Amino acid sequence: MFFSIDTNNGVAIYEQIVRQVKFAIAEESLRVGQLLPSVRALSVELAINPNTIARAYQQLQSDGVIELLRGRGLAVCTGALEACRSDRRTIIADRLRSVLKEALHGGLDAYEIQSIVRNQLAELVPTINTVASNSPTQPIS
Amino acid sequence: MFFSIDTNNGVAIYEQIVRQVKFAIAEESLRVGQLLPSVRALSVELAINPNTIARAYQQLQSDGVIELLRGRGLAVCTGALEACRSDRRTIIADRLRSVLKEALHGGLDAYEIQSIVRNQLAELVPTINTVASNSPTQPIS
Amino acid sequence: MFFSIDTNNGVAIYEQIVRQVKFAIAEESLRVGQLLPSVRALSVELAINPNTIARAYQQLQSDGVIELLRGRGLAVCTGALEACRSDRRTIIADRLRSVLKEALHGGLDAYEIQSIVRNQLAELVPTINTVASNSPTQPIS
Amino acid sequence: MFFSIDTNNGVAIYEQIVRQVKFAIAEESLRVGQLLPSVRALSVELAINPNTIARAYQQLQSDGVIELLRGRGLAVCTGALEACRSDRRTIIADRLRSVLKEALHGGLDAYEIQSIVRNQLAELVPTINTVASNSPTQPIS
DNA sequence: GTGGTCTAGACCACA
DNA sequence: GTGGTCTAGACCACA
Repeated sequence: MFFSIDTNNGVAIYEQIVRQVKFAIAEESLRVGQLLPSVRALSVELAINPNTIARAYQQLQSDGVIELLRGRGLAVCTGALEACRSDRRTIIADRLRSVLKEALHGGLDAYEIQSIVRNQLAELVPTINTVASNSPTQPIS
Repeated sequence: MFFSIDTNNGVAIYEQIVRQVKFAIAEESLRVGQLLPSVRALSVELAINPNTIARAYQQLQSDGVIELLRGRGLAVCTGALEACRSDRRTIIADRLRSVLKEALHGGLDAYEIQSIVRNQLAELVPTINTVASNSPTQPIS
Repeated sequence: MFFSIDTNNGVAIYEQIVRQVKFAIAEESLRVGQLLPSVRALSVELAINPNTIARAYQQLQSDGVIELLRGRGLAVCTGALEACRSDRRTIIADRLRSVLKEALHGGLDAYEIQSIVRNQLAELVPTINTVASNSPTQPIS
Repeated sequence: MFFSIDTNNGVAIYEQIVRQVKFAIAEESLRVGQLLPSVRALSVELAINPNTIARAYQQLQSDGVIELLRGRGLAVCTGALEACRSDRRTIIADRLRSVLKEALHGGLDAYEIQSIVRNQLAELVPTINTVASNSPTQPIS
């Protein structure tokens, strides 16, 4: 499936699940009306305690992103697509902002930071490699 | 002084202090031989429990960045500048990598991400605004 | 269990725990993959504050000897056996060196010191009594 | 002079001074009636805070090893030689006992320990080298 | 004044 | 149940 949990990135596991569900909805790999994997199934798939999954689902419910269909499971609410698209950007922007602030505060300058971003992106998205590493931050005269 | 603690960014307070001390050394606002602010003083300044400060200082000691001058305080070790320069880049690169992975995994593409980075940098470093927003991440037609 | 804390020997309690865990691993009474006693359990067993135990466990983690299994506890890492065997020898040799230096500096000669060592060993390991006193240090009649 | 302070051996500095004075008396490099170096002089010599020296001298007084001669300084008491000879053995034996206990508790056996002792002594007393490393401690008649 | 150690006890994420 | 983090406050050695 589309989940990938990182135990050591400072974000709580349940929070990572919340986000990844929202992201899946945002990129429409999960559509309105569609059922989420059951707590039990996801718990097995991710090798994570069911309580943790349940907690994530609970938050998604209270965020109004999914709803309980009794006897059937949890389904993506109408309107979730737009909400999640927006949430996704905010979540990423917030995390980025936090790191960028730390970097600037620590004395790195904007160029240096953007160069690190390019390098990391190049590693993570090999195909974008050339694009990311040739022009990116250098103006062409 | 140069500390700025954010209680809600997922990074433990003592860890934020560790990093900020390393960053201060990296940018030479704290130099070899210089004393750190005392546990008590920093605790007052940041309104944080002295034990938390002490824990940060202890980790800095075991990282070989500062050393105890008995009865006088904790001073930056020789060699700390190079170590901290390197640590700083690693710390930032790791955090960035983690966010970038999340963003890509969530369906944002490299351009979109770089655009967010530019925007955030522009907000955080108003003066660099133009530089950051002109060429950086746009391909040349 | 295998812990024995001495509050008045100049070695901090958390440090004694660190060493005794390493020693237990070195003599394989604690094996790779095995869980340590929980912070709370050991705290009760030794009548020592849980924070002190936690501090010891934290140092063992940063020494790469044990690792966190989230929600389950702390387990001995692979490779810990060799590391602890080596640490054990170093720890003991360093402490011995320090006492021997003091003894020599204080005017005792090597023979006198070795005689004290023999006597102490004989008292501490009654069964090894004869062994300790026959060949190692006694002349053959 | 005869002092040698080791800041990192777990024994408090004032306690090291107490012991080294007793040892000096035991080996008669300091004799009954002789004056100790003044607090100020010793403080300079050892680059240690006068308060620490004063504290050591205070303990030596309360141990009945030295006495105040008003206007002249602190002098070795009569009877101090025997007391210090005995103290010296006890102090060393106690520290040794503590290390040996730790070593045995940690799974090293008596032979291994004695071998470490021999090695350390050989390093510390180069001249005793051969004696110490071949036949343990006694010459064969 | 300096840091180091320890106790006591709270709250959190996770199993 | 597990450990991690943090607060509050005590006492010690050393300057």
